[in-house]
Amino acid sequence: MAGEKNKEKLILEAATQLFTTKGFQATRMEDVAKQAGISKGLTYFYFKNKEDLFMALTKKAFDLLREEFREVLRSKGKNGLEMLHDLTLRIWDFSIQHPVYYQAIIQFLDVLNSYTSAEKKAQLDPLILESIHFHKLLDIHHEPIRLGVQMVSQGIKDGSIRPELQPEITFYTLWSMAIGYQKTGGAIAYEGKETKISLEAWKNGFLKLMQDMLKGTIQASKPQVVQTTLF
Amino acid sequence: MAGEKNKEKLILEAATQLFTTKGFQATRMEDVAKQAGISKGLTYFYFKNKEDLFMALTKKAFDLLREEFREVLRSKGKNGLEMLHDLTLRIWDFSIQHPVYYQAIIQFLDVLNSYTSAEKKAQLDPLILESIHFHKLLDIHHEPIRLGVQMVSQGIKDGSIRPELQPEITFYTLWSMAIGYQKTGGAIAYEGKETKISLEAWKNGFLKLMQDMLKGTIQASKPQVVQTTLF
Amino acid sequence: MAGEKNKEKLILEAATQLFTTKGFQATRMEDVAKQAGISKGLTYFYFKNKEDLFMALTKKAFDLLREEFREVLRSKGKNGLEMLHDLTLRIWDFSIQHPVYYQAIIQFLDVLNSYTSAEKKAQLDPLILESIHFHKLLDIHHEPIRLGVQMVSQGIKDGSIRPELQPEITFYTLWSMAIGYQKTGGAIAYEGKETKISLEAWKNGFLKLMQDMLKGTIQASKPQVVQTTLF
Amino acid sequence: MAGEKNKEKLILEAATQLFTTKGFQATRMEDVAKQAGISKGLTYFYFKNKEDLFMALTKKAFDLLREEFREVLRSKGKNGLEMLHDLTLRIWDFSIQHPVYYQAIIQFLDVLNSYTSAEKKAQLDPLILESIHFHKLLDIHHEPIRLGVQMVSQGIKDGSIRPELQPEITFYTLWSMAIGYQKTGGAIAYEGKETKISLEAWKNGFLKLMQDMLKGTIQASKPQVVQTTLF
DNA sequence: AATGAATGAGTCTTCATTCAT
DNA sequence: TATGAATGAAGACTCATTCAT
Repeated sequence: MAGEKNKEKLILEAATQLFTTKGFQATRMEDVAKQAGISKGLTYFYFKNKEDLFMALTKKAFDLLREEFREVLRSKGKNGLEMLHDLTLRIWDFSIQHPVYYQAIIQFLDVLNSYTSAEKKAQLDPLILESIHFHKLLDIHHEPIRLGVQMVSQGIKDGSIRPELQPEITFYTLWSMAIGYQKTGGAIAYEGKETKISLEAWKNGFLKLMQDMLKGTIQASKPQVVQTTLF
Repeated sequence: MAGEKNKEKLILEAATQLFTTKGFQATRMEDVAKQAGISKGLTYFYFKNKEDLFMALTKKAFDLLREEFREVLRSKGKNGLEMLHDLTLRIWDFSIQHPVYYQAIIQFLDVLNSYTSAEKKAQLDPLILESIHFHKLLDIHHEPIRLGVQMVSQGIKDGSIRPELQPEITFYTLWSMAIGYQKTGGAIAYEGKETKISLEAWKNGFLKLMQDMLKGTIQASKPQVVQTTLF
Repeated sequence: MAGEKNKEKLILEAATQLFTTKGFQATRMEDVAKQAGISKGLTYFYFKNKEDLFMALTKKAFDLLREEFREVLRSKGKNGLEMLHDLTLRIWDFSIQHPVYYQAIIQFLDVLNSYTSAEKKAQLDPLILESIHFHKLLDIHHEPIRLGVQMVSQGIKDGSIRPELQPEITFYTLWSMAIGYQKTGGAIAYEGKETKISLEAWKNGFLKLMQDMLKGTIQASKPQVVQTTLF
Repeated sequence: MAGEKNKEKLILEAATQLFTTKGFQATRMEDVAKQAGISKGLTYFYFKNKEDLFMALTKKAFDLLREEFREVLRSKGKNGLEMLHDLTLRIWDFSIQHPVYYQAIIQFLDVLNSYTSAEKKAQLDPLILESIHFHKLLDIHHEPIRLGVQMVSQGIKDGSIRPELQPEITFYTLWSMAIGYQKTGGAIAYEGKETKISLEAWKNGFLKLMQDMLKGTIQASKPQVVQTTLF
C-alpha cells in the first residue's frame, strides 16, 4: 500500500537518525519507537532487543559500504590505482554522509576483535552474540575488504601499482588509514596551539601520499584530480 | 610507608584494570572502589564523578603517550625517518600494552570532534565538560602531535625524508594510520573466508609502506630492523 | 471494574498517607509505590519525580480547600459574617482532618514567597519549577482567597460586617489567623509552665474575636453557635 | 584574644547565614565549617550533630525574640494596647530581619506539636530529642508568650483593652496572626488575578483590625502611628 | 501485528558522621 | 582542640524489556 512503509525499515531509519543525533547509549528504545511513529512494544516484535537493532543497523552499514566498493569496480576504464583513489574518496564521503554507519562499522571491528580473542570474548554482551544480524555480519564483513584487495591485485596486474606490494597488506593499510582519518579529524579541527592544518589539505595530502606509496611504472589513464602542489 | 600508596593513583590503577576487563560502561564505581581497597565514597572525594575519573585516566594516557614520543626524540644518532620508524613501533606496542589508555586517547579524539562542532557540542555529556582533567587535556593533547611533526621536519632536514612532504600533513597521516591499525586489527585476526594475513606480517608491511612513503635520498644511518622480504 | 482504581489516584493516596505518617523528606518513593501496591517505576510513569508528586498533592489540597469555600457560598440563608464564621470552622476542621493537605498549602505559600522574590527564586528546587502541577497551582491558588474576599464583600453589603472594612485586607487577616492557628497549636497543647488553655477554648475565643472584629450593625440571621461566655 | 571569636558562636553565625541562603536541608555541615573558617570535624566537637546545631540556633532565636518582648515591657509610659501594638511591629520586623530565626521558631512549634502528640512523637527525629538545646527550649519557649499575656493583662487593668477578653486566648490569637502573616505574605506578593493588595497596606490594616478587636474604653496615651484611613 | 501500562534490576551520587593523627 | 581523609548507609531515578489486552 502506498505510504505504508515496511515497519522494520521504518524502525531502522528512526534508529539511524537518533543514533546520529544522540549516540547509541543515549538513545532510548522509546525514542526510536516514537520517531518511527509506532509503539514501543512493536520494536521488540521486529528486533529482539536494542543490541539486535544495532546489529541490524551495522549489517545495513556493511551492505551500503560494499555497494560503494562494487560501484568502483563497476566503473570502466580505470586502472587499479585509480580505483583505489576513487574508493578512498568514496569512503571519505561515506564517513561524512553516514557517520553512524561508519561508526557502526568501526565498532563492529572492535567487537570482532573481542570475538576472536579467547579472553575478551567473555566480556562481549551476550545479546550481541545472540543477534541473528551479528552472525550475518560474521559472514559478510569481509566482502568489502575482498573487493578492495581485488583492486590492488588489479593495479599490480595493470602496472599502475608496484608489483612488489602484497595486496592484502596493502589494502589493510589503506583501510586502516581511512578509519584512522575519521578519528584524528577531531584533533585537526581543534583550534590547537602550533599545529594547524585544514581538513581539506589533509585529505589531499593523504591521497597524494597514498599514491606515492602505491604507484607503479604505468602512467594514470587520465589526469589525477588531486593537485600535488600541496606538498 | 611501604604499601601506603597514594589513593588517587590507587583508584586510577583500579579503574584502568577494570575498564580493561569490563569496559567503561560496565564498570561500576563501587567495583573501582573495591578493587582499590577503599570505600565507595572516597572515590568521589578524589574524582568528581565517573566521567571525571575517566578524563583523569585519559590525561594519564596522553602523558604516557607523550613520554613515548619524548623518548624517541631523546635517542641520539637517529635520523628523522628512523625516529618515525621507532615511534611507530612504540605506538604499536603502547596500543597493545595499554589498550585502555590507547582507547581512551582515541575516544578523546571523538569527544574533541564533538567539542569543536557547534551542533555536536550540545550532545556531549556535561559532566565531561565540567571535568578539570578534560580542560587539562584540551591544553596538552596536541603535544604528542607536535613532537611527531618535529620528527618529520627533522627527517626532511637531515635528508632521510623527502623534502617535498609537508610535515603536519605527513605526521597526521601516520598518526591516523596508527589509530586505524588498532581498529582494523580485529578484521585481520578473524578467521575469515579468503583474506588472511597475520598481524605480524601486517605490522611489517605497514612499516615498509610507511618508509616508501617517506624515504628521501639519504641512506638510513644503520640497517633497518624490518625486512623487506615481506613484499 | 471494582477494586481497579485509577493508578494516579492510588499513588496520590499512598503518598498522602505516608507524608502524614513520616513527612515528605522521610518518605521514599519506593515506600509510596509499595503502599500503592505498584512498582517503583510506575510512580515515575505517573509523576515525573518526587517533587512533582508533591506538587500534585498540593494541587489536590487546594482543590479540596476551594471546595470548602464553595460549599459555604452555596449555603442559602446566611449573611456574610455567618459565612465567614462557617468558613473558619470548616478550615479548622480541614486542618485537622487533612493535616498533610493543610501543610502542603502552607508550604506552597512559602514556595510562592520565594518564587516572587528575585533573589530567593534561585534557591527553589528546579524540580518544583518544572512540575506541571506547580504551574497549575500558580493559576488557581488565588481562588479560595477570591471566594473568601467575596464573603467579606457580601457581609458588608448585607450589613453583617462593618462597612468601613477593606475586603481584601480583612480576609487576608482572617486567612493568616487560620494559618497561624495550626502553627501555634503546638505551643498551646504543650504542658507548659504557667500558660495553659485548651485548644477548644482557644477555637471559640478565636471565633469570638473574629466576630468582634468584623461585626456590623445587622443582627445575625440566627443565633450564633459560639457562646460568648468564654470572655 | 582579640579577633579570636568564640568558635561555637562562629559556627552558629555561619549556620544562620547559610540556612538563610540555602535552607536547612540544602546546607551541608561542610559548608557551615567552611563558612566558619574551621574544619568539618570541629563542628562536631561543639555540636553533637546537625539537628543539635539547629536546636542551638532555635534556642538563640527564642532568646532574641524574648528580648524583643522584654524591651517592649521595659518601655515606660505605654498602656497595654500600645505595648501590643509596639510588639506586633517588632515581631513583624523580627520576621523580616531574621527570617531564619523566625522560621526556626515556627518550626519548633511544629516539633512541639508532634512532641505533645502520643502518635506523632514517634516520628520525631531522635536526634532532636537527644539535643540538649531541645530540652532547654522546652523550658523557655513559653517565656515570650508569658510576657505577651502579661501585656494583655496590663491592658485590661489600665483600661486600654476590653475587660471581657481572656488574656491567654487573646494573646494566642495575636501570636497566631503574626505567624500566619509571614506565611500568607507570599500569596499577597504574587501577581495574582483579581486580588491584589500591598504588603504595607496589609500590615496597617492588620494593626487596625487588631486594635478594633482589643480596644477598651480608655484612649491611647498618645496618637497611634497607624493611619485608619486604610479602612 | 499492535499497544502502552507495568516491572524492577541496576547505579550513581550525596553527605552526615567518625576517627586516626 | 583541631584536622580532613575515610566511611557507608540511604535513595532517587532510568530504561530495557515484558505482557495483558
